[in-house]
Amino acid sequence: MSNRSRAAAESRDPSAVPSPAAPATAPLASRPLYLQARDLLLRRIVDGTWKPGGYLPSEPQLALDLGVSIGTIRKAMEDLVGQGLLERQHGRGTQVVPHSSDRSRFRFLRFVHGDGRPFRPVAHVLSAGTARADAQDRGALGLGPGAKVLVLLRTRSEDGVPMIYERIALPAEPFAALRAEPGAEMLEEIYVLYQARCGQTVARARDTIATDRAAPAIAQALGCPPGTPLLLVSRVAVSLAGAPIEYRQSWTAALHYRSDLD
Amino acid sequence: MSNRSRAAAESRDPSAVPSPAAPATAPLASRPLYLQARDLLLRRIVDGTWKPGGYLPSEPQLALDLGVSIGTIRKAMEDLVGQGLLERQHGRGTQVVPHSSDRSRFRFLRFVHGDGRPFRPVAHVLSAGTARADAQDRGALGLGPGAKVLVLLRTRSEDGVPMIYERIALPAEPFAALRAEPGAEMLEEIYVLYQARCGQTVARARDTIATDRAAPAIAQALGCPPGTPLLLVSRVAVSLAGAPIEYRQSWTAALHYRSDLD
DNA sequence: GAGTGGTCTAGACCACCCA
DNA sequence: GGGTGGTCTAGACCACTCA
Repeated sequence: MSNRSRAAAESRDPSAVPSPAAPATAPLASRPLYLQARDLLLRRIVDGTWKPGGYLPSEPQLALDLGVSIGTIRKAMEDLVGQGLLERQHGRGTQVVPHSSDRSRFRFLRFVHGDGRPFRPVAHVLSAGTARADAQDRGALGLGPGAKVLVLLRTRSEDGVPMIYERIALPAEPFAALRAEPGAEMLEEIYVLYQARCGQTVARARDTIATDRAAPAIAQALGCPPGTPLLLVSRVAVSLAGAPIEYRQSWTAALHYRSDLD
Repeated sequence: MSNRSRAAAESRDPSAVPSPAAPATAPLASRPLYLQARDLLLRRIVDGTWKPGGYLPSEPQLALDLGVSIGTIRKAMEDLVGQGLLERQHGRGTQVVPHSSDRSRFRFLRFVHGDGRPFRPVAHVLSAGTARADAQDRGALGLGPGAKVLVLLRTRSEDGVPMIYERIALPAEPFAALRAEPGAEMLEEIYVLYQARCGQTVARARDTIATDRAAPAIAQALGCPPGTPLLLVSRVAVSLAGAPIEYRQSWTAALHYRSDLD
C-alpha cells in the first residue's frame, strides 16, 4: 500500500526530478513522499501556477491531488513555510508570500543607526543603464566575458540626508523590463519589482562586510571627504532557481549593520 | 479525553509556566501540549538533567513520562532541533548538542579572507582580569553601576599572523571560574568553556558591524599604523535563560565578515 | 455554518546503529 | 535482533475566518 501510493505519486508527475539539493545517494523511487511533495509545490510556485499573494488549494484538496495523506502535505508545507515562501493563516488558507517591506525574507541583517535605532530609508535612483559587466560583476553573477548587466546607482536617504550609496548590478537578460520601470525611481523594496516585473524571486542572499574608502563619486553623494573610511556591504542574491540575480554594493559612513538576535 | 490528558500533563508538571515568548492571550490550560512538552525538555536541558553531549530518553519513553503521544514529543523536539539545541541521530538517539567548532550554533556570520577563503584562527590570550564594567559593558550586559566584569584581551592569528584583536567582557559573577582556566589560553571555541566550566550555554547572539580606527594598543597588536580603518564586530551573546552573558568586540584590518547563503 | 488550518492520537512499517 | 529515529496514514476534535 505504501509502495502503491508512492508509485502513484511518482506517475502523477512524470516530470518529477530530485531537487538540486537532494543527495545523489537517494534513488528516485525511495525519496520520501513529503520531499517529493515539497518539490512539486516549490515547482508550482516557481513556475507561477500559484502567484505571489495567491492562495494554494486546501490541504485535503492537495492531498487528493497528490495521492498522499494530509500529514504528508503538511510536512511538505512546513518546510516551505520555514524558508519563508509560504505563509499559513488559520481559517483562511496558505498563501505564497510576496516580497514586501512588512514580511521581508531578509530578517537577519539590516542597517541601523549607531545608537541602534532602525534605519528607515527612501531610495533615489541616480542612474540606470546597461553596461558591460566588469570582472567583479561576472564573478558575483556567474556571467561569461562580454556579458551585459543593468546597473542601478542610487542613494538611500533618511530625512533627506543620503546615508547609503548603492550600486546594483543585474543580469541584463531577465531584467530588461526594469530599465524603463517608472515606479523604480524611489522604491525601497526593489525585490518586489524583480518579482512583479521580471518574474525573478529572491530566495536567499549572502552578505560580505568589509571596510572601504570613499571614492570621489561616493564621497560626493554621501557628503563626506574622499578617502573617508566606509562600511561596504556586498550582497549576492540568488533566485528560487538557484541562479545569482543581483550583485549589490552598499557604502555607508555612519550606519552600522546588524544581525537579528540570531 | 483530550481534555483529560491535557489536564494530566499540566498536573504532572505543576511548575509549568508559559514561556516569555508565549502570547499572553493563551491561557495556561489551553497552551498546546507540544509547547508544554518543548518547554519541559528545554528546562531539563537548561538545568542540566541532560548534559551537553548526553542523550535524551527515547521517544516512546518520553511520551510515557509526559503522558502524551509520540507525535507530540516529536513536534516538541523538532522545535529544539531547529534551534540547534538537539541533534537527532537515526538509530542512536537524540543528543543535547555541545558547542564545538564542528557544529557551531553560529552558522550565520563568520570571518573570511578578502578572497572568500575561510579564516582558521588560533587564539592567544593577552590578559585576563576583573575590572569595573564601563558604560558600554553595562549597557550590553544589562549590569548596574559598579558591576564587575571579567575582561579577556586576545588575538586570533592564522599562520602566526594576528588578524583579529578581541576584547571579551563577561559578568564577573558566573564566570569567575574562567579566570584561572588553564585551557583558555589558546582555545578558539571559548563557548565550550562557558558551558563546561561556568554552566552558561550561549543560545543566540546579535552582531553589529561598524568601522573604527585602530587605537594604539590595537594597532600594535595587529601590526598596523594607529588610526588605520578597521572593521569592528560587536557581539552580545545571550544564554538559554535569556540573559546577556558576553559582550565581545573584534577588530580586524584585513578580514571580511560574511553571512552564509541565508 | 461551511471551510480552513491547528492539535493530538494510535499504529503501521521502514532504515539505521550497535551489541 | 532489539532499540532507535524516520515516514506515512487515518481520523478525531478544536479554533479561526468569512459569508
